[in-house]
Amino acid sequence: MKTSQEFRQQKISELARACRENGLPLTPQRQTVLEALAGRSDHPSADELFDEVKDRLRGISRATVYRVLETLVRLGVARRISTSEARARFDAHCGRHHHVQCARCGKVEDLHDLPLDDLMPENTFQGGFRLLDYSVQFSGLCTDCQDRP
Amino acid sequence: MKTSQEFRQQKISELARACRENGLPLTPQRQTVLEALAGRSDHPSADELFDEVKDRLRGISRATVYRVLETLVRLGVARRISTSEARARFDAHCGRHHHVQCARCGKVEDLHDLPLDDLMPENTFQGGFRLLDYSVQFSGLCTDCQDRP
DNA sequence: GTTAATGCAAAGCATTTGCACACGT
DNA sequence: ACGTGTGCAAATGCTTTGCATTAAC
Repeated sequence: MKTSQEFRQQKISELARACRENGLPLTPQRQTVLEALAGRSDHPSADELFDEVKDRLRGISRATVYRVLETLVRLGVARRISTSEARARFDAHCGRHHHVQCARCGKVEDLHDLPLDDLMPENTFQGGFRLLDYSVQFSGLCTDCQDRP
Repeated sequence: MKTSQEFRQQKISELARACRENGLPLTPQRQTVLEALAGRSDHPSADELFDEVKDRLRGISRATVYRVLETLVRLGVARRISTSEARARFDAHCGRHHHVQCARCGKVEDLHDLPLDDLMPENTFQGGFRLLDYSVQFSGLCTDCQDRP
């Protein structure tokens, strides 16, 4: 298991390389947002990240966080995850992995150790789409919500 | 394969039963929204449904469509699907099935005929969650978007 | 008659955009 | 210097809420 510290440093390296290769400036805003995202495992929304980052980087604006996240996704160093909520959530883990979302409170967590990493069909053309990747979304009840009816 | 007509009628029956069992009134708004949802396969958002329904039911308000959708989900006759967009989309098909979302334009379609319906793990307790159901989300490129780089 | 749903309008979040200025390369 | 990013504030989009009225059972 990779420590959070190592993971954050790895992501910053990825970002530096991606910026260099695409001729984009490596700004402190981009670094800080990615570092904050890499440091959490709860798949935060843009606003939640802004709340965390605004203390570390005086004067950063909400709009910048939104723009930076879009850029990070485009550069392939972060991803936008699917949830059933009406807002975007982000994840610095770009490899294939799976999620559970609590049907009651909406909390999202990663799921490991399930044999779900070999589901890509032979024929990647299905229903007109060219399939590129996938993720399994479980719904369930989290510890807190299991007790309440 | 079930015709769209049959499917819509089946959903209306489900709704009638669910309302009766829960002591809720069966309103024309609920019927019309569910019927509209059942008639499409593109997983519309609340606003898209409102656009369709406002012609059929004079005077229905946007807020009602939002409230009705919430009720339909709670009654188990519709579901909110997961996408990477910042708005909710809905589906009248409540059985287990899977989706592809175009990574470029966001279009969502159902995926059939893939052997993905037996992925529920033996142990339904994972990472503190009690797993209830799942759906596989593929990302890919739709026909239209495959051509453009 | 009772209880809950609807319509309207306003409020509340989430996200995007235009523009002047500042910054990374 | 150049091109892009950022901050600010306003605009836009999506969703929820309060309240008086209407409708379903």
